[in-house]
Amino acid sequence: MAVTIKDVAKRAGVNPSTVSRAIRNHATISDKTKEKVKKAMQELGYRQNSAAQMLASGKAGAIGVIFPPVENKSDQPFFMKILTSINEEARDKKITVAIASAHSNEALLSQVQVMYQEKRVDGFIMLYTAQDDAVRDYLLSDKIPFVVIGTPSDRANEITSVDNDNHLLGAEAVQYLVSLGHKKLAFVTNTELGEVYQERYFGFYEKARSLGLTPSLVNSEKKLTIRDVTGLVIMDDILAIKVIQELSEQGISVPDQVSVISFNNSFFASLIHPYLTTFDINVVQLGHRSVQKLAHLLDYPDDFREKVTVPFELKVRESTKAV
Amino acid sequence: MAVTIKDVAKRAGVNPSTVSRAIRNHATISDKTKEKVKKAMQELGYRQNSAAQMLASGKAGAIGVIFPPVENKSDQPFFMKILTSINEEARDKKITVAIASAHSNEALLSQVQVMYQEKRVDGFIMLYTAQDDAVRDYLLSDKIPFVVIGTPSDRANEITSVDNDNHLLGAEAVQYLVSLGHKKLAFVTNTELGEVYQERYFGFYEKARSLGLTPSLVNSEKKLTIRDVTGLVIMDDILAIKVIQELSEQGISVPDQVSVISFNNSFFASLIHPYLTTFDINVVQLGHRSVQKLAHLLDYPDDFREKVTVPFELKVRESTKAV
DNA sequence: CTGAAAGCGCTTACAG
DNA sequence: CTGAAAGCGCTTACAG
Repeated sequence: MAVTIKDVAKRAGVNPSTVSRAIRNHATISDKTKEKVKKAMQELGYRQNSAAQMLASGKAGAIGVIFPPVENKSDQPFFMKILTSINEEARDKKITVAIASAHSNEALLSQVQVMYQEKRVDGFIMLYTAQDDAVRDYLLSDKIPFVVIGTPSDRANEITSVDNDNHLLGAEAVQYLVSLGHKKLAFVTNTELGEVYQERYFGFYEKARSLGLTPSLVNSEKKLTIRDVTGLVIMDDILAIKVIQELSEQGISVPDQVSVISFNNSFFASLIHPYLTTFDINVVQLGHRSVQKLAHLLDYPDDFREKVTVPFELKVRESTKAV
Repeated sequence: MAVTIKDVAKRAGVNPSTVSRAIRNHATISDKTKEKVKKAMQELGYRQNSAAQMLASGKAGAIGVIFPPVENKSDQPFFMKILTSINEEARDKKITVAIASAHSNEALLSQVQVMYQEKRVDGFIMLYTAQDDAVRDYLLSDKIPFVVIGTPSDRANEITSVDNDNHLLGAEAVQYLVSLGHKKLAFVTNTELGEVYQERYFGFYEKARSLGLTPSLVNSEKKLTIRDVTGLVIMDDILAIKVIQELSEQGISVPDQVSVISFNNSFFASLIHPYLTTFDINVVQLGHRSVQKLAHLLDYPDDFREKVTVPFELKVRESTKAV
């Protein structure tokens, strides 16, 4: 039999309720008693029974991390990285992390519902955003605490979110290329959907225009033609690698003829030469902050929703060069 | 207030204990009663309270997935993939998946201990193997049910494990290259540690010798010189990409002058040309089988430990060519 | 500042 | 085949 709060109480010569209060560091318990209890706990090797605690308190002490309902999560190092940093922060707060992940929207929704209704978790961190997402709508309509990592495409004022400033990211990319002397710039993307694209591209576009340039937009799904452009801002590292290879096949060398700057600073950035000049989006902070925000929401469910912005950092490597 | 087993009992006109038995599909409950209970449950939207169930039954209904105590988990698509497939199978079995992940051995061990001692999980799946690993030793000495994905380097007979046949994998790589007419083969690795390397290399070596060849071993940490070799077997996709790039810088073209075959069939295999000929190690099956094995162990803790082997499949792409 | 008691929502011998 | 009761190990008003 595991040692319970009763055993500790007996050993410390107090009532079980006092032990409970001492453990939770109640202000009303005297320091002397807390000491006695702590000592007894250590001597007996006491450990809370989470089930009992959950049942009595109505709190799970756990949060769920919701992955996007897509097949290829493993292609993006982002997900493992963010999961690791979420887990790190959660551990410090004595919160357990559980996983919700499925291939379809329906399966994902049902998993999230079950987790919550069975009281296995107190709230969620969503790792994706999507228009009219059923999971998000469920969380919202049932007033379940959650935070999203990323920028909600709608109902943003009802949602607490943690993200980089993607607009600024786009602008800073322009800034850096211009500082290297580049004047003909293009933004390369393989998708024109989503907040991330929107923000990064508009940041890029507006900054370039404000500097008197006439930037262009290239969709990499079509044949890649860059004419006299010398500075490329590319949606993410993976796409950057592919674009660099395609340019190389066209006899165009990066960075000698064209400079490339991308986003994420993932593992791909230092996989093959030229190593990428890319923005580190600070995934560790994204994870930590999201846990902090969720923990806060759990304690104060009626607080205002808010948007948290995490700083980024440019990593200069081999894919950019002054003209 | 959420609806409880009592509410269901009242509605169905039976005792709460009967509802409990009906839910768990006890053989002693009549079909008629089960029907009544099921109907009442649906009408009321009943959902089990996991905390109460855990407390009363002593079972957590959850398993922990233990990640290796390293920084760069996110570089390997394997981890996200295996986590997804574990979660998939667990969901089907109504098991929740929780995460244990840390940067140091000590932190990881303590997280695992807390999870188990607080009864948050019933057992674990370890995603790595290492000699004299403290986590594994703890699980073993406290007789905690667990399965490892991979091949234990020692105490293998005390551990249930799920893995590919790495020895066969090495041999099959030789087989395929030889079938294309290659006779001068080399095995390329960046580590000479670990079961995976050992098995794959010995499989490679023995097969090559048995075919009358004199294979060589190349450590990619040193300068890459392959002389007259035309067939390369490379430890994993990432290393293969790097080696191909290095060869290309030396003016050696893959697959025209040298064929390359690697392992894992990760995202990297189809990232840039030449796309890799590589073995798919069937991560989905690895995940599913490990959950099945663990679930079995949970029910029959005294069953023999065993090793489960999951089949693999060769994916032929662009990096290999007949001589 | 602390104790005694009720209760959280299940499961599971025990009885019949 | 089903019911009544005890108990799992905590938390938290309520009292003092």
